[in-house]
Amino acid sequence: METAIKEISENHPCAENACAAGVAGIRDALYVLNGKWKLPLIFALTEGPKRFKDIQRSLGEITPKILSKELKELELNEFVVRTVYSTTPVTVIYELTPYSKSLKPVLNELKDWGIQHRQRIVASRKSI
Amino acid sequence: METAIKEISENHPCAENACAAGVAGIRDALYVLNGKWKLPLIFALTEGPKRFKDIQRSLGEITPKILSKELKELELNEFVVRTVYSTTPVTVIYELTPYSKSLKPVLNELKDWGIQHRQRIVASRKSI
DNA sequence: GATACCGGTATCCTTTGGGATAGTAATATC
DNA sequence: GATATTACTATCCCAAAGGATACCGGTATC
Repeated sequence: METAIKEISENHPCAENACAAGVAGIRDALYVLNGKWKLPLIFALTEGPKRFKDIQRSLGEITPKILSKELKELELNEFVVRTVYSTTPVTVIYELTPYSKSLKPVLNELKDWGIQHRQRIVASRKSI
Repeated sequence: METAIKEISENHPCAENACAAGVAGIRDALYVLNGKWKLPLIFALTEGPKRFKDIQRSLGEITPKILSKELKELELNEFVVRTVYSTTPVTVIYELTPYSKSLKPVLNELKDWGIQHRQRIVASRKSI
């Protein structure tokens, strides 16, 4: 039994090399995409530019303070561009940069997983 | 100019329907995968079962308290199974459930994006 | 006898994330 | 004249996330 455990804990291919790079990659990604709102927000903009209030409605219950903060951070990291049109009243459009479109595969996988996960949860509730 | 803006903010295909489902999916996913450590942790286990200390080393600077908490949450959500072997000293193995392997596409996309993102940041630093 | 490893706990603390509520100027609408 | 809308900001507040440090029993190692 002891040898079996030793093999498990010593022979996995991830010991020092490839796994570390992968973990680092994921942590780098999360560093700019962390929190409750950034990924949903970017996703909401994938289908086109939107105004502040439109984004707020898309996301449901986000308060303006939080939305404002998130948008500023996304602007800093070059995921979003803010454009002001001097209409009356003023119109502000937020849209994704070309760079943030590189997130599309991530967002799609995450979205699909989330939808399937919710279905699984609902199904397991029913069966109880 | 006003009409152009109106078109932008009213004609995007995401107004009330498909976009909302996507946002909800992403939020459902983040609900169980939130925080700094869960995704890196799951990724670290994708290449095989590991012991507590091995995971700690894989993740770098995580403190035992945090790691313990994260593992418990992942166990509750059925991403991870904990097995104790009564060797001396005791051996504890953590491994992914079959379900959590459904996260593989998400993790791979996120990892690739993170690696590419770091390269982009490094490159832009150099060019300044 | 001192030190180190394992798998954690216990305690304390700081930071942040995020929410509630209210308010702003300028205009449009009823 | 009252109310609504847009795009926010200001203030206050709370809970959770996460980190630092120390410690535990048991064993092995030097």
